[in-house]
Amino acid sequence: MSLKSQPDSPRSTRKGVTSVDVAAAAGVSQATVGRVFSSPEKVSPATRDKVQEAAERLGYVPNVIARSLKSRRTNIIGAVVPAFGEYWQSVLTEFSRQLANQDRQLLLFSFAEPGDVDGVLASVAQYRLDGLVLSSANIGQAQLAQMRESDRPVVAFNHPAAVGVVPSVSVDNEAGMAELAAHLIEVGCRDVLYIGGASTASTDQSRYRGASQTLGNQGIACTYLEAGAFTYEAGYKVARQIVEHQPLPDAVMVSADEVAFGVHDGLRAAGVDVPADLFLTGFDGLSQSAWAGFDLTTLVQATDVLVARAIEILLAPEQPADSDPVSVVVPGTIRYGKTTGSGHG
Amino acid sequence: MSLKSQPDSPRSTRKGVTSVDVAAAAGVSQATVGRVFSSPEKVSPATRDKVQEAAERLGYVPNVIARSLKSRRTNIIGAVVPAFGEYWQSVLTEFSRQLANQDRQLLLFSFAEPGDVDGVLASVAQYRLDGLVLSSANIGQAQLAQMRESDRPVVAFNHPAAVGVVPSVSVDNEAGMAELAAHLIEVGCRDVLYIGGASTASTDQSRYRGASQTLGNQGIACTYLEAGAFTYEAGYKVARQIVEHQPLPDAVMVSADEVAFGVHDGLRAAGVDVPADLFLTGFDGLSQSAWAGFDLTTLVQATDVLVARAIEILLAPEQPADSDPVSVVVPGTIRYGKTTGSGHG
DNA sequence: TGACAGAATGCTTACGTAAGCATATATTCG
DNA sequence: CGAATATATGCTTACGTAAGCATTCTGTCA
Repeated sequence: MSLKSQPDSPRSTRKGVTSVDVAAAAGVSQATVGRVFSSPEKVSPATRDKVQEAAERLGYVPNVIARSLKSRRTNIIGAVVPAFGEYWQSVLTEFSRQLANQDRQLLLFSFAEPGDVDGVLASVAQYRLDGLVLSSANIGQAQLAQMRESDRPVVAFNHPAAVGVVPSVSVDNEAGMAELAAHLIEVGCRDVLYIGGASTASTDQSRYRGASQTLGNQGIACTYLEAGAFTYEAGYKVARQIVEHQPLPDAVMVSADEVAFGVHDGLRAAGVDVPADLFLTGFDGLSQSAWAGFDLTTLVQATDVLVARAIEILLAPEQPADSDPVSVVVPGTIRYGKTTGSGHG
Repeated sequence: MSLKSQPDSPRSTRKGVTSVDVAAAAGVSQATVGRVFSSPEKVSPATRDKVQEAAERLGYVPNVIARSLKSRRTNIIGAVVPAFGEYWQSVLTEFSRQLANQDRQLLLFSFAEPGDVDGVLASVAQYRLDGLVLSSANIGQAQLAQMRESDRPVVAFNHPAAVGVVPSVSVDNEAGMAELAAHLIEVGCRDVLYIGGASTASTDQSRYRGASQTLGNQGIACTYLEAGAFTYEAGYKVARQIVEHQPLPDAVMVSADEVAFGVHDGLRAAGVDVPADLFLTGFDGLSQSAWAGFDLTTLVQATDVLVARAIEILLAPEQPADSDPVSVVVPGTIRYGKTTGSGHG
């Protein structure tokens, strides 16, 4: 019942408790302590208990930094992604979730301006990561090639321009948008307007190609209009131009859900009703697309599958350096919403 | 003009180029190379150039792992956050952005189930991070106290229960919700229903307190109804219960925007119009709250300020261990939307 | 010109762990 | 019961860098 009753309390993460301290306390060598934590089967149950008890009492926590230096593995995967955008946020969350299941962590490298990419990549190189996820169409060919030169696993995520340069995983942008176009044709659209986010983005290009080819095969033109950014605001603004485009098209296809949300609301603000006056489709399958206020017809990316494939590639045993980089394409699935006339069910 | 013309190309991140290799190539000692990269002013311009040239030629990149081991600083901040939720995604993005501006990175520890927290915290301890952000109401008092014991800077983010236990930064939940309640009173509401996300969350409690006290002072009751989760779906479902609550209240206050979106859409699906039939308020100020489809009256958190304060606390020189942990409270600002009758401007 | 301050650089060690090899103890079989 | 085998543990070193101290070099002034 004394006042200060915890002389060396078993709290965790004590000052600088090392495996050497634990070894001394347990009366074994540092090597044995190390073994208890990395390959326990190599040590007898008796000593194992002894060491674990001492470790717990001292509050020993293995130092991952030192371990990484020695073992040359960090158990950390880096991700280079744009700082903004609902889509990237959802992808990141999924990566973090799945990596955590494999006792790995995600180190985030985000950038706000496309020009920052170089700086970010330089900073990335300093960390000896077990793998690197490159997203964002703002990473150029040269930069990708340079990453490929590095000796650690890299995977490009939803970055069509990276195919053939580095291993990549992507939804089937072209086929997905083609399917949406086919659906529009099926429901009777003959005059379609396409809203892109930024024409420089390789995803944007693939998606537009899918739409224009499918529509073109039926003799339907598909004008491309650029919103300027992959944001709600850009979509909202561009809606005004759509309205000026008289007569109104039968349908508007948008490169990305987030932009489509803006288009949807912008059209409504301008007195154009979806789906009564025209149909609307998106792409990505963000959770908000299913919200009752939108109920948007869109192509749902199987984010969990995409992420799982990407992680597989990163963690798989190294491939022969001169073989062509793998390229995994995952099909998406259409969600039919009321923006193309489907009853929302 | 030979075919293989790049015997040792200046590509970056070559195999295992170390400062020792650079030293040999430049004809200096390893220490000098180290100085060139950490305290360049201590080395003469001539050698500096020589070393930098050699480093570039060999593709030398300093090894942060080794540096961290020696210097005991990682330049990495950890964040323990729930895997889901628009709010947390936006907070994370902001942290990553601001940290990047200070040449620091964000290591993400997300968890899907509240029960995973213990495992995550154990995993966190292994990394000798420069600081740690603890979010989520799922981190209990005991766990917070334990973190406080560790010798590295910790800050609780929007976690009222943490105040006094660890340094914390938070929006003024109580005052914010009180302001919203005052606004409702002002516009004539006399019968208010409160929708919480999860009554166990300390943010939920603070916010409800703000609402019920302010309303109670005017003799207005404020029934608490629990949605069960901080999600759109939970809000959508609970809307049905609101409708059964005849006569309809004048207004519904919701603990969080994301839930409020669901309530909004759920009410509409049930034939109840906002704001014609009842008013609706949210909390957080998510970007979607400003979307035309919602135009939700809500309390906007100054996320950038909150994050900046949190980073300041983490990076500030250590405080005396026995002093009371600081607690920064940042006021929010109301955004008046059409869900409480304000013209959307 | 010799001595001395100051700058520039080199040498050595330590950060905490894991892997390789050497050694000590337990187990098995002829 | 002794040798061979297996099991358990200890000893030593290396991962790549930064900091402390020792050393060399440059220039300045008496």
